[in-house]
Amino acid sequence: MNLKELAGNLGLSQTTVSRALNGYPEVSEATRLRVAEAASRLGYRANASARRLATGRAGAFGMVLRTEAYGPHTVEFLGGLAERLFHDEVDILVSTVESAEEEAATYRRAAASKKVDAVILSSPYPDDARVHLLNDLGLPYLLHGRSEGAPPHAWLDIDNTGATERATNHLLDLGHRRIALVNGPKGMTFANHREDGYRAALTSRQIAPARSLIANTIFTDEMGFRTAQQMLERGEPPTAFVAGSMMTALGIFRAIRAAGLELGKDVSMIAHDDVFPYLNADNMVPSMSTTRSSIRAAGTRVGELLMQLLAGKSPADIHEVWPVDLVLRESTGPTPVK
Amino acid sequence: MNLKELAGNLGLSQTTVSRALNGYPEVSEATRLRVAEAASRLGYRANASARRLATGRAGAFGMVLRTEAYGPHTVEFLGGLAERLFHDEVDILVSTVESAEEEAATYRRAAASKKVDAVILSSPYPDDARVHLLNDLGLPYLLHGRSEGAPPHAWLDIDNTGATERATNHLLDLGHRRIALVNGPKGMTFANHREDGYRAALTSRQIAPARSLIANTIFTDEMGFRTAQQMLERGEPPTAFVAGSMMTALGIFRAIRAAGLELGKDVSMIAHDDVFPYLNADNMVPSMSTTRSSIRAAGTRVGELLMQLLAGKSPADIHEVWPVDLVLRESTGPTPVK
DNA sequence: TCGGGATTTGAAATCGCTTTGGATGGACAT
DNA sequence: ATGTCCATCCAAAGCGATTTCAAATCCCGA
Repeated sequence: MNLKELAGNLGLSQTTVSRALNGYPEVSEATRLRVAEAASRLGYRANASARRLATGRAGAFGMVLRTEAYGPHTVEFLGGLAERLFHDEVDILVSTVESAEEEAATYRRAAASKKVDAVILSSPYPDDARVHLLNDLGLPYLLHGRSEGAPPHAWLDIDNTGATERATNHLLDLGHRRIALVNGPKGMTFANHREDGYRAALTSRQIAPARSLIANTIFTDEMGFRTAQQMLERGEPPTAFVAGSMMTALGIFRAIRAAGLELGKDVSMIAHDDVFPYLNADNMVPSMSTTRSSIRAAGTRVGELLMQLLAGKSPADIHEVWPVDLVLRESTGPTPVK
Repeated sequence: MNLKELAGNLGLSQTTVSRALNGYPEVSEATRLRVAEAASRLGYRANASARRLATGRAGAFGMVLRTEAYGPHTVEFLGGLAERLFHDEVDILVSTVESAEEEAATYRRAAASKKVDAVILSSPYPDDARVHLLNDLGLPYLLHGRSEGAPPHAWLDIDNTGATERATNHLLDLGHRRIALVNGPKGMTFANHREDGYRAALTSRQIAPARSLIANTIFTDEMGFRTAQQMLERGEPPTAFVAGSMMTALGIFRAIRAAGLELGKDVSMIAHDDVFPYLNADNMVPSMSTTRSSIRAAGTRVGELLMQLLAGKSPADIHEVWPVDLVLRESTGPTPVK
């Protein structure tokens, strides 16, 4: 069932049918209804490729997953994004790549073959090479995160600096002095921001951040465990942890237990919570204090902002920093008296 | 830069250039080289929509994620799939849905608008309604898993029954008699299969499976924790767990610790491991005995099988059961003597 | 009754590719 | 010299929508 058949069926021209279906004003309400009825009765839907060719719009956004960087966050983000895009019938194209070269090649392809109208970058670096590339290619894009050295671009980010600063400050208020930061991979903007916040809090109380209490790892249970275990074995172990993710937190938690310590009493922890449906800070035992910001909601908003970008809004006007909640639960307590 | 321009540039017809680029035999090697060189020099790539319209092939596979069912597995699977599809330039379209109705609508849309050449279903039920729908729609598809009551279809599955049976048998060999099965959601084919394997092992030793030792939950740390905690608090607690996923296992592990027990000594556990790069059974403490099967590899293979399906192979000839490794590590030990 | 503006409808061009059905020319055998 | 057969190449017809430009119809006041 294509447009021609449908039009023939109705005794109308393709033009009119197309207009009726796409909500153009120059078609009478009566025919619009007739067309809509026939279309749904006959199960007609415009052929996506034909429409794309004719309009020049791909009706799809792209997202490249780097094998070393994707994890549970990704699906959660995608979920939010897809939810927003569903009603506009915009598709999401995902590709995975193994290297920066492959990633660049993927963007070039996508741009040249006009497969997508825009792409989403996540976990950027300051002055991210991909931003430069996409600018050169003229392919619209939006960063989930920021790339501060790079040319102006649209982005949505959470206030990592503020969140980490508040978390650290809270631990300081509780009397903690040796606070560990188990951060994300070195060099990424968000990890820098978190370290900034951490340092700011300590420095404001004249505490020198100890190099040995700062770790950069990927966000996994395993790395959390290893990192925390090493820190706890050392001479001056931390009495509190600021964890970069809930995965990391689970590993740190195991290490604390393995060291014979009790979370919330001997050692405190505040973890960053991206709000996974299957990993609830409230239901942990003890429940976990967190800096919380839904990554799913971010995905939804990114979809919204991308629609605005394509509608003509300037990238320079698309900047959004989301505040982060600090939710105190049982995993944080005063420094134990020795 | 489109085909016409490129052809003009070369002093050739669009026909010849198109053929040269697509590897058709009726073009001389000399011109093929000349064309290839010019194309790469000028950065020409065929417009995806135009090609799709002309060929009638969408060059994309679809995958619908149900919000309640996706998790870390999904991305891992997608990663494998994308890797295989990259070189054939087949895209992956993902959509998320909140309900079965939305999912059905998505398939109908996709079929009518010819957005995808095939779709992938995961975590099916026996006699899955989606299989019927896709058959009716004439949209090719492949199941990751099986749907036993449904009409013939292409599928790739792992041997869940065998894996669980072996795991259970191993625990029985170690002397365990009260073995808990923390399974996936009730009703899904794979969960049924696992329960089958579990029951088979017990029954072969004249042990009646206790209803209280079988749980059906989603695969999350939290549910693992809750389930295990309840079981351990009861009168006759299990001495061993068969866990449906590594997430579940982490939660069970916490519950075991919380109960003051030691994994691998007081209580044993074998978990199913889909092989996440960020959750390594070897590196846990104690290391985790597992039934292992890479879900990423499955994704890759599914891509391969789908290509074959579209190449004309009959769905009835596309059935693959993967054996599952049983990897024994430190989390399994003999029943403690009371 | 007629003219003119507004409202509806259509014919045909267009998007950029693939592919069918020839054309062209050279090599080779007759 | 002529016909046959390849090897190459091309013009033009799709693919199924959108959109431009123009025509037909309707309504209403003069």
